[in-house]
Amino acid sequence: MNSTQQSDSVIISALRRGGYKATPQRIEICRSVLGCREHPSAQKIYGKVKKAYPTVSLATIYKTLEILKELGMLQELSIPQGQARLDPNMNLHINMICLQCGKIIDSDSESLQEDLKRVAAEAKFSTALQRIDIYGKCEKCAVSRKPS
Amino acid sequence: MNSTQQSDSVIISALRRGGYKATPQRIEICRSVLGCREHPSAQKIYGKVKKAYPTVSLATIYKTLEILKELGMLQELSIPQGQARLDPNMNLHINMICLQCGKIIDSDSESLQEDLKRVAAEAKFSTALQRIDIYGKCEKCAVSRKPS
DNA sequence: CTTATTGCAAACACTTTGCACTCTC
DNA sequence: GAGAGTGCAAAGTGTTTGCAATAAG
Repeated sequence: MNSTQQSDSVIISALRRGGYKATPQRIEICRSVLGCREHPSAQKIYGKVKKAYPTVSLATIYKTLEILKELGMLQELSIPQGQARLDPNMNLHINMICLQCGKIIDSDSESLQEDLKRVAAEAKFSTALQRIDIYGKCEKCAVSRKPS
Repeated sequence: MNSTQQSDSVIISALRRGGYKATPQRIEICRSVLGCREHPSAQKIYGKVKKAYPTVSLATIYKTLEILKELGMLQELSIPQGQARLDPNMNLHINMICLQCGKIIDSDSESLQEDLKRVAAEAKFSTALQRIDIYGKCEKCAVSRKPS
């Protein structure tokens, strides 16, 4: 059993557990987005899935992503004037989002998370606390002048 | 001189310094959004400004908000499946965004900010670092069940 | 008086929905 | 075979743009 087969069976049982049918398109969409560290957009996933299923539609992508969000396997990051980006990391973590090029870097700093939880608790804010987004510029964009 | 007149003159000179004309609509838009702690949407501002200028258009609102962003007087928060929200607080601070009702709470925790800067620096991420968004649920929404 | 700005309407980009055909279970 | 899922196209949002009439400096 290789790792692809293993994750496929995980995907299939997760879908069925949620009462959804495990169609080939859905499995391929899950493969493309779960375990993907690049925070892809729906369009990006569409492009990837089309290689295996050339007739797949964007509507199917969006519907499947909705299911994955409902199943708690995915969250959605929103970026000013851009397309939503998808993040399969459901543990509390930090996304550093470059406002210039859209690159997203993950971090898992323990002390930062403790501190955040404390601040959130002070504001009686929390419960489903899962994500922190920091906006700024990545290394490359900080060096370069405004985009030409 | 009352505080409204004072802030009006600040607005007018800021616009002119940027090379923009200080039209009544723009001044009213600035009044509505600068110094507003509620993180309003463009639509909300439109509603407020229409009381004073009933013929104002949403296009004028968006164009003016664009100018204010360019002048560094405003930043834009983006929320999953919602309208962008505007934040006149340009100091590094933390926005706690409720994913259920859209409420946004500000925080200025010093230690958290220090910690965040350190983590960002480790990832060579920073420069224009101005904002941190934390997603979760506010006090009210954490108590209530899913929206009916 | 010159030039930027307004406000209308049309265009846009991304996402969601309706529906007949198809496929999973 | 029953019912959910697909993919098409059309509808929805929120935001942006083009342009003639208007107003600021």
